[in-house]
Amino acid sequence: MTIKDVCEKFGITADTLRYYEKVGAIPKVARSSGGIREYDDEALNWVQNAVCLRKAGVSVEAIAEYVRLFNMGDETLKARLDLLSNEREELGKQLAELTEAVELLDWKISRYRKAVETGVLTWDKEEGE
Amino acid sequence: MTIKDVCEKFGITADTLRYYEKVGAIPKVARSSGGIREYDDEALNWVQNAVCLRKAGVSVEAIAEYVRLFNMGDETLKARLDLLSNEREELGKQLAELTEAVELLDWKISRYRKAVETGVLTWDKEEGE
DNA sequence: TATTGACTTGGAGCTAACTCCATGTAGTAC
DNA sequence: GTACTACATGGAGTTAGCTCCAAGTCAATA
Repeated sequence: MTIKDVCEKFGITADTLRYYEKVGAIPKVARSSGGIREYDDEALNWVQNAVCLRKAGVSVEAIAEYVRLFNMGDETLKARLDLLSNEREELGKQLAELTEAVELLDWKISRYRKAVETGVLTWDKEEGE
Repeated sequence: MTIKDVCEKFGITADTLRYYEKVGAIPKVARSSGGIREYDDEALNWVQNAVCLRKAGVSVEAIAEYVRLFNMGDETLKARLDLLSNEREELGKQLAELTEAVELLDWKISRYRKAVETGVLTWDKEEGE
């Protein structure tokens, strides 16, 4: 697979993909004789991993650290587990904050829907709701 | 309430709070005769709003736009509803991506726990799991 | 063989959201 | 009155994560 295919598959730019490789968020990608990147299934998995974690807000640095440990072999199993556990914990917090914001917005939106109907915006809880 | 109190209450810095005010993510805060910020309950609500939304990843610009519309009065009810609905939709997407990443991490973590026990890291689904 | 287009590289540039700093002032403690 | 502290301001600096650019290479096509 070429870099263009991978970009389309994951909805990111070629620059981003090269950037991830440069900073180690994905391992070095194999090149053709002409120096062109060739992504195989394993490479795609690494891209998938990076993209998924980035979308959730995990830092490029943390992802790169995981890749680095991975490349060091079995001695780093425990270190990788710790890293993943820490990131998981962060995502748990993030999930809670996101949920809180969603609740805030949903409540405001319900008020605004009523306000657009009635012309009056009120923040008081009403009877029967 | 002084700026310091508000910082402690919400776990942010005074610089951040002044920054939010400067860019309009919260309305102008009243000052004492000496020019010191005095946060009343309404001001606190605005801070709460900004902090909550920021933690969920809503941009300072979007928050400021909401404040701007709010200050323009009832003509902007519909515009505010639209803005909030858009942000709500974004948060919904973010929630889905976050959930996906959490699932990825949880699965990896389960593999790594096993690997740390057995010394062997495997990505295959096992029988009876 | 000349042109075209997709790729390569290193490095500069950009944006959002803070974060820090220099300088100044109001209010209190001695 | 002087020192100290907590605040004020405008503006510069920082960081993460891209994003863009110039210059060059390679393969395929006219």
